[in-house]
Amino acid sequence: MIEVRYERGVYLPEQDLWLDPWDAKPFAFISHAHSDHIAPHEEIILSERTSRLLQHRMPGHRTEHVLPFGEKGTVDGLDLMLLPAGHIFGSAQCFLFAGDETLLYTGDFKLRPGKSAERAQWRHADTLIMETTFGLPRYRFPPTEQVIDQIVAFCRETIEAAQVPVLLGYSLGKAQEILCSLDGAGLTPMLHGSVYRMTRIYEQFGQSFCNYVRYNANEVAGKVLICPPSANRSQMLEKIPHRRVAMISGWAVDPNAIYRYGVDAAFPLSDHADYDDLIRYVGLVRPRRVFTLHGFAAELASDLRMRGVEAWALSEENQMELDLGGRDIALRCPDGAARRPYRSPPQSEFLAFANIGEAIAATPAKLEKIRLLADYLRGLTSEQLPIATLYFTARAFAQSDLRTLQVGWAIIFRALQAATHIDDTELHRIASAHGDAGRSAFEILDGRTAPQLFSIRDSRELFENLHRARGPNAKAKLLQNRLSILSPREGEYVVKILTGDLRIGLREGLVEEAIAKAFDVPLEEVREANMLSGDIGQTALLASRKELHRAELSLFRPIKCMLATPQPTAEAVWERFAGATDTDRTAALSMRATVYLEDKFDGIRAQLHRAAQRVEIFSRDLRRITSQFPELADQARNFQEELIIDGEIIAFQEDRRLTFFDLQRRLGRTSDGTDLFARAAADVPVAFVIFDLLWLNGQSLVKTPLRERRRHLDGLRLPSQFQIARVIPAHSAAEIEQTFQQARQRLNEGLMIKDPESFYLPGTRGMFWFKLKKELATLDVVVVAAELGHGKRNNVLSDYTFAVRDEVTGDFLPIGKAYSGLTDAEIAELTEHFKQNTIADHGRYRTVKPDVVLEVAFNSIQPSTRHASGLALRFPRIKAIRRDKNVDSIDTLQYARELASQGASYRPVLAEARK
DNA sequence: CCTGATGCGTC
DNA sequence: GTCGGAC
DNA sequence: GTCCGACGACGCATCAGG
Repeated sequence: MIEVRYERGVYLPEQDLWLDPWDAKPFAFISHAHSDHIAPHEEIILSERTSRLLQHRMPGHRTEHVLPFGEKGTVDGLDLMLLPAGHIFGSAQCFLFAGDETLLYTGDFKLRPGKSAERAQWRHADTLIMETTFGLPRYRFPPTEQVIDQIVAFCRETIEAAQVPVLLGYSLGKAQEILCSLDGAGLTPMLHGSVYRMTRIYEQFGQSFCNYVRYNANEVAGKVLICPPSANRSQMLEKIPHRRVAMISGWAVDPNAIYRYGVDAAFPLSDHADYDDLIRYVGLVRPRRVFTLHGFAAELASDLRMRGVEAWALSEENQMELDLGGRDIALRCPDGAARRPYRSPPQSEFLAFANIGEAIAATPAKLEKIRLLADYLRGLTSEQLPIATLYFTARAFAQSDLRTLQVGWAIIFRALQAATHIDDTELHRIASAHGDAGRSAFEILDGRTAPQLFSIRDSRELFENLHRARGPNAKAKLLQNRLSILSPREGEYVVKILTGDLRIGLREGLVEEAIAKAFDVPLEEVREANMLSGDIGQTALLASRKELHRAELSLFRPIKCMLATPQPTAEAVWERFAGATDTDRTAALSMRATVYLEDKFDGIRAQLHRAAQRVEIFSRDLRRITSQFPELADQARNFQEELIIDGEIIAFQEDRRLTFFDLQRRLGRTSDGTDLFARAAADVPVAFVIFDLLWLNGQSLVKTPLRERRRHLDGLRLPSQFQIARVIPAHSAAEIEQTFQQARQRLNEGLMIKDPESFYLPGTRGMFWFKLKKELATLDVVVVAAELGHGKRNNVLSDYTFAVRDEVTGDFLPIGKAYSGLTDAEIAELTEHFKQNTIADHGRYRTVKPDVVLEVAFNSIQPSTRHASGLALRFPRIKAIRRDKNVDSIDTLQYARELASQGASYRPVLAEARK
C-alpha cells in the first residue's frame, strides 16, 4: 500500500509529496489558508479560493497548481483530484490515484453544511488520512441551528443590558460563519480589522453578508463585535467597559471552557467534524486503513480499531515524552553543588553580585547601602568592576552605549515559562502576586532550574547576545536557555537588569557615592567623571586607578543637561530667590533683584556640538540624534565658532501652528533611504531655540555665570532655523506672573526662571533654574476601573482609569489614567473602597462601581484612540478626591471636546525669539 | 499585505 | 513629563 | 534638598500572526 510517513506534516515518499507540512518544502498540497498550514513552499497544489486567500496572507512568488473541485488532474506525473472539505471557504481534500490504489487526505474538514464554506464531498478510498481534532465521544455538537439561536439570544440579551457582546472566532472562516448566522437577526456586527479584511475577500468571490461595519472604538455600543480569539484580553477589548465575551468554538462543549478561555460564555459552533461525523465519515469512505491526525488522534485510532477498522495515529509524541524526562531530572536535583559535602562549592560570581543587591534592598539606610556596595566594589577585579558597577544602575549597557536589548516584560515571561515548564495558572498566580518581574522570576525559577556557575563575564556575554539576537523569538530562546541554568536569585537579578529596574532603593546617585567611598576619591570628581563619560563602569575603573582627572569636558562628548525644578506659582518662584538669606548669590540678587525669564518651549531638549569639521546633536539622555535633524546639522556648519549650545528643537513654521506631536512624528525614524528624511523635514520643519552656551572656541563656559554665557550668546551670528530664546529680566512675582501669561498667549508651555549668576550644573535639578507650567484646566471624572500597582504598590489598587459622561447616552467613557497626586493614605482608602465596589474582577484589573469622583488636572487634551472617549490627557494627575460631588455632576464628553478644540483653534502667535 | 502588541524614547 | 515619600 | 519609585500619553520601529 501507499507508504505514509509523518514528520511535521504528512509525507508520501513514493510520490515525494507533502500534505500540509509545517515547514517549507519543495512540493506540497495545501488544504486551506489557515496560517498554521502556510509556509513558503516552492511548488504547491491548492484550490482556487485558497490560492486567492493565500495571496493576501502570504504574498510572494511560488509555483501554484490550482485545481478545480471534482475534476481529475495531473501534476508532475501525479493523478489527483480536489474535493471540498467543508472546513472553511476554499478548503480542499486531496484524493490521490496511485496505480490501482487510492488515498484520501481530508485536511481540516466537517460534514455539516456551513453557510460560508462549500459542502464536503467524498469518494471511496483505500487509505484515509483524517483530521481528528474532536476524536472523543464527549465532543458531540448540538444541532447548528440550536447553537445559532443561542448565540443570537446571547447578543440580544447583552445589548438589552446596555453591554457589548463580543464573539471570538478565527478571522478566516469562523468569523464569516458567525456573520452569516447573525443574518436576519436584526443585529449589526462590527468587525475587528483582521476579520474585516478576510470578509472583504469573501465578498470578492460573490459571498454576501448582512450589513456590518468596521471596528471603531467610539461606536461599539449596540453592535456585536466579532474578533479573533487573540483579541481576548487585548487592550482593544479591555477598553470596552461593559462587554460580555463569548468564545465560538467546538471546545465549548468542555464544561470548563469559559474558565479556560477567560470568557463569559462559549458556544459549540465548529469548523471541524465532531465525534459522530468522524465515525460517520469512515463509514462513508470505507477505507482499508485509516491514519488519524491532530487532536485525539490516538484515542480515535484505538476507537476505530475496536470497531474493526485498521487505524493508526500519526504524531510526534516521543518528542514530548523526552522533554518531560529532562524536566523531571532538573526538579529532583535543583542544586547539585550544595549537596556535595566534600568540596566547598565554587561561588558563582553573579550570585555574589545578586546577594549584595539583596543586602542593599534589606536596609533602608542610605549610608548603609553605600557601605555595603563600596565594600563589594573594592573586592572586584578590574574586569569585573566596570560591569558589576554598571549593573547596580540596572543597566546592561552604559548610558553612552547606545545599544538596547529590546527585551521586555512579554519576552521575559515567555522565557521563564519555557525554561521552567511551569503550569499556566501557576505562572499567572505568581505574576499577579508580585507585579514585579524580578520577584516573580525568583519564585518561578525556584526549584525548577538546574543551576550552573555564572560568572560576571558570562553575564556580559548574555546581554550582548540578547542585543545581537534578532526578533522576540530568538531573544526569548536565548534567555530561556540561560534562565534554565541559573539559580533563582541570579535569574531575578538578570530580569531586574533587563527591565532596567533593580528596586533596591539604589540608583546612580548612591552608586557614585559608593565609588567615592570604595576608592577614597572625592565624590565631586566621581560625579563629574561619570557625567562626562556617561559610563559609570568606566568611572569606577578610573576611580580605582585614581585617574578620574582624565575625564574632562570636550567637544563631541555630550554632558548631561541642567534641569529645572517645577514651581506651582510665580510667588513660589520669587520666594526662592528673594526669600533665601545667607549666600553671596542671593545677597547680590536681592540687591539687584533680577531674575531671567524665558519662554518654555514645547519641543525636545537638544545639545549641539559644532566644530569646523563636524556637527553632532544630542538628546536629553545623551543619544546622538544628529541624523534625525539633518537640516539643522547642515546649517550648524554655518556658525563661525567652535561651540556647544543647549536649547530646544521645536516644530516650527511661520504660518502654521505646530505642536510637540508634530515634532514627534519625525523622531525615532531610522535612516534607510535619504528621501525619508527629506520628506520628514518638509513635513515638519523645525527650529533650534538656543538658551545656553557651554563651550566657545576651546573654552568651557560651564563655570561662568549665566549672565556671561548669555552675553557670549548674543555675540553669535546665527544660521537660519536657529534662534535665541529671548530673556526678559524680572524684579517681582507680579512681573513673573505677567510674563507667564504672555508666554501662554504665545502658545508656549510656560516660563523658565533662571538665576543670572548661576553656573551650568549638569545633570542636577537645583535651585537655580525653575519652571512654571500650571495646568490647562481640570475635569471632574469618575473612576470606572482600578488596577493593582507594581513594586511597593503591588498590593494596592493604585492605578485608576477614569471617565467622563456621554451626555447623549449617559455612558461613562474613559478618558485617562492616573494615580499621581494621591497620598499613600488616600490610595489605601480607595483600595478598600474599590475592593468592596467591584463589578468585575479580572485579576490585576477590575471594573468598579462608578461612584468615586476625582478632579484631575492636565496640561493639554487631544484626540486619541487610547480611550473610548476618543480623547486623552497630557500629564494627567489627580488634584483631589471630590467627596462632595456625585457621579451625576461629573464633566461631560461635550465639555472635554470643547476644551480640546479650544486648544486647537487659537490663532498662531509665533515664538517671540530673536532671529 | 495589514493589524495589533511590544519596546523604546520623547515629553 | 507628573507626583509623594524617605532620608 | 535630594534622590528614589511609581506612574501618564504619544509616535516610530519591529515583529507575530491573521
